[in-house]
Amino acid sequence: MPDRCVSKQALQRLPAYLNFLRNSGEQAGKYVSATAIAEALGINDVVVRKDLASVSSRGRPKVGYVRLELIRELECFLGYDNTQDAILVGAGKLGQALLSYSGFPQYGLNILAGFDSDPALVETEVAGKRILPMEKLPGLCRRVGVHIGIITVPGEHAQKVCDQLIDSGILAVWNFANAHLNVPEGILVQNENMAVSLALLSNHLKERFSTK
Amino acid sequence: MPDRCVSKQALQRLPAYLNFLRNSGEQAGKYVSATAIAEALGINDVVVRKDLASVSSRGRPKVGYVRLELIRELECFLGYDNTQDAILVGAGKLGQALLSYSGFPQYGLNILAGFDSDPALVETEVAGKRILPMEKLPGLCRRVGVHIGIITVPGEHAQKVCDQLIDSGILAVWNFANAHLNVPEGILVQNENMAVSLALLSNHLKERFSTK
DNA sequence: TAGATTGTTAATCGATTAACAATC
DNA sequence: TAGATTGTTAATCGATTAACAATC
Repeated sequence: MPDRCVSKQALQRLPAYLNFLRNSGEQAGKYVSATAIAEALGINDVVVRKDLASVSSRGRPKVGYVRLELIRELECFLGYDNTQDAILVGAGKLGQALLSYSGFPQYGLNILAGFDSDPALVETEVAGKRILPMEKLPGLCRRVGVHIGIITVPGEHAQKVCDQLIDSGILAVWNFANAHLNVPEGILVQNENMAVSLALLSNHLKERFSTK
Repeated sequence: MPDRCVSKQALQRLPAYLNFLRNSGEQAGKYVSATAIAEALGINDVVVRKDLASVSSRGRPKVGYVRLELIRELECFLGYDNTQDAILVGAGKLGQALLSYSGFPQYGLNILAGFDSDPALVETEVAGKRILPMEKLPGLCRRVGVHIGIITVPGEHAQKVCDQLIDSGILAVWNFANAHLNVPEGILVQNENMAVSLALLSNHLKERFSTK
């Protein structure tokens, strides 16, 4: 039985493997080796082998892994096969973009509805999904058993919204707001932090220009 | 003189410090200590102290750092004070959301224009920014000296767009597409990868339910 | 058998944590 | 002086890399 506990770094690489395997569909054969994945993604092959060992039951020496089987195992391990319902708070531009994104089911995420405090947005639809008033948040979450909340409100409202989500039974928060969120033990905050990305980009350019 | 070279992990924490300092404006005093930052963000205080030591010239024992000075130093170190021009390719929902986001100047990013291959979008405006046809990409980038390219096209077109960007002189790519990008030596790809975030969220929920 | 690939064990590397000295 | 905070040096921890044995 594969190891259930992988390092956070490994967990971040697994989606890239899956993505590669999904996209290499047509021209690929029945089998795929860790070496091939490593080469395609520009990663050390031992890393890939070690990561796959904790996800897949068995790779066969000389042959590699059965491609479709490995895809299944990765999907299962990453939870993409077991779709989770989510709700989104903040139906502004970014919120609407996420509500409209059709790729989430592929990653096991289904956004049920959006919420917003702006009366002008309430009861409109975005990509077939209703925008509801904040008052209906706790009721819906509890009734349907939603555990994932997506925050796309301005930074200054993020903590307040986060508290409401947790009161409504949310266990994992996907935070697009540029704010640090304080949460009780056992609640996960996953920050999609653009400021961090920009810092890394900026740093690269700085180094690039200072050395050349 | 502060150390120019910090670990990637440290670089990812610095924006959070800056954000905290910027937002704690009103009620805060003139000075701020590493301990206070650590407590507010739920990080080990020695980590914060070490990070700040490589960014700031001097903290004073017993007193801490001059808040405004530290903000300046962080902004400078992260390159947020030196605004970089960028262009965006793919003016769909997500692209439009990014074009409309007014917070980027705060992080030293200025999106000049969007590009799209869809004639229906070309020559429209989003948040006061023109959407231009792909043919104009190399000319604009070279003329203005743009070094940052943002990719918000569907995954299957990402590599092609990435190649075009690099041909146009782009040195750093901010990739929102769900695709692995192959780039030559010296070009940075910063992935804003939703699949990774979703994997971490899903993994948290799985662990949470398997242990309780 | 020979060769390619997996998977494991040991060695290296880097980051975090702990302990402590320096300083206002 | 006493206490709080900085900043540095050493110890621990974890992840990556390297070497090698196992296997089809």
